[in-house]
Amino acid sequence: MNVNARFRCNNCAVRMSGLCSNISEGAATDLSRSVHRRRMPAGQVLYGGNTKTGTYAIIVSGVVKLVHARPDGRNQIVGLQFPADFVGRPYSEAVDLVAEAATDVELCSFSSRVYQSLTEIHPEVERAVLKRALNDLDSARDWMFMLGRKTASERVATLLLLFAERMGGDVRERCPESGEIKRVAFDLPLSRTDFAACLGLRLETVSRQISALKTQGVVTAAKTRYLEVCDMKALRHLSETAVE
Amino acid sequence: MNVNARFRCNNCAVRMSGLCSNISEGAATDLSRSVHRRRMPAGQVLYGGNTKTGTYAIIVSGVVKLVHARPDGRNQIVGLQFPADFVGRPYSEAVDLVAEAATDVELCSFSSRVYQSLTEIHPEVERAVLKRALNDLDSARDWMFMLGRKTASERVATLLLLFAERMGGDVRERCPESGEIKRVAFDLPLSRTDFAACLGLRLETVSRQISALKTQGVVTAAKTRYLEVCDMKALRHLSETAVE
DNA sequence: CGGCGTGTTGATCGGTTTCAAGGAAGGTGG
DNA sequence: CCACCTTCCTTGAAACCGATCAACACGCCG
Repeated sequence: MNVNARFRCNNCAVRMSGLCSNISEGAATDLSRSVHRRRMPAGQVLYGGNTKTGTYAIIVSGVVKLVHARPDGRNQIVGLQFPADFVGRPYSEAVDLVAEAATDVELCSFSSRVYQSLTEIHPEVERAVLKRALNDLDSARDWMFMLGRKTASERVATLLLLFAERMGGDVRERCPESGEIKRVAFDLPLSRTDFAACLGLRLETVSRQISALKTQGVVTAAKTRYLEVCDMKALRHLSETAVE
Repeated sequence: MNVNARFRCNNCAVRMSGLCSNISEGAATDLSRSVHRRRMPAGQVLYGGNTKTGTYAIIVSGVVKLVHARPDGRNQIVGLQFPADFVGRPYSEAVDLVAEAATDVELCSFSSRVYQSLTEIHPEVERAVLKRALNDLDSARDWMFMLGRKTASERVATLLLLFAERMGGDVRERCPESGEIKRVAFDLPLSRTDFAACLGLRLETVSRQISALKTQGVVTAAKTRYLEVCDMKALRHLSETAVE
């Protein structure tokens, strides 16, 4: 389909970590021929609601949120997908989930027909998707613990930690001995409202907890959407310890 | 290994709904040869903690709970597996989950080596496992909504509804017109403590909510562990509507 | 400048937790 | 068979955390 396909893939930001990195050379080549890049602005729906889930994608950049919304206005973000993650729901038509771009995103997308024929020819693709699904399941279950058992301050710390770890912003400082990252700065991919929707809280509570982290000196924030974690170790501790 | 293997499978309670029903005849035959039945009393750990996850199983009867426990004493049930469900975690060694028999259970179990060779020969097995994993993921996400957004009374109603639907107890009455089940009676597979661990609540709260359902006439209970839902429709309504 | 969306902060309210006491069911040994 | 124990469950009263209501600050754009 496109003779430059492989070449483009070799330059791809997620070539070494995406689904395409866990399958055979042959499968990756076949996939690369049927794939196309798409950009979407923040807020656009990838699937769910009215949109059919007829295509799948690998996220190249940006963050996608999976939202479970109810007619009565309640809604909960039940998953966040980062670069190299797979987006889509094979083997199910009716999903009452909405996948929405949380930030501007860049996708490497392909149709379900491509997926289907690819898995016929290369069974290991199905295995790679299974491994990702099982990891997503583990993450979902960690998140369930958070929603069921953690306090507001632990929740906010947990989410900030997730972003600090997965979005790899500018590293500002490392521990002299261990080499662990001590300070990182990065853009938050979510609004306060989305924060709250992730954490099962109200946005006011999120705002208060972030303010508390600032006064504790664990984070500083030049702008509301750009934040620096000053002490990753402290943040990690706060993410699993209720204050007493 | 056992000439009676296929015969035993034909008599199996989950032969038509388990993993083995979604794979080819050949794969099912191969699997049946390496499988063995196990019984476990309530409370026994299938894997997690110290026990390695070296075996997988299909539940034949009973309920298994997946528990996420922390050293500080907090714990949350992050999944319930019913008959025909798959138990185990392929492709990961270190899982900080404990799978424990919630009731006495009967398992059809097989080693990870069997799983591995089976999937080499019959790729469709991997697909069947993937489909189950994706369904588990959907359930986990529904549960996340519950933990993040539902009130205590909705949560209790949601869990009772789940049991009423999945455990198919004695049907007592159907709607004359629609034929829908109106009254069901069944044994609760969980203690009040486990109820609370599922729902992100305290056991006292669970107890109060069940009492409230009794005074509303939605359920009656002869014994604490045996319960009759008198009005499934009302229960369904309560499971997604906060009282005002 | 004024208006709008987004985020912060304060005050009060309410649902769930926590603490505490007592009740029901089941098992054991006298 | 009954007293006693243990475990699980129920109920009550008070405390607390996060929700709710409300006002205001900030940045952005026309």
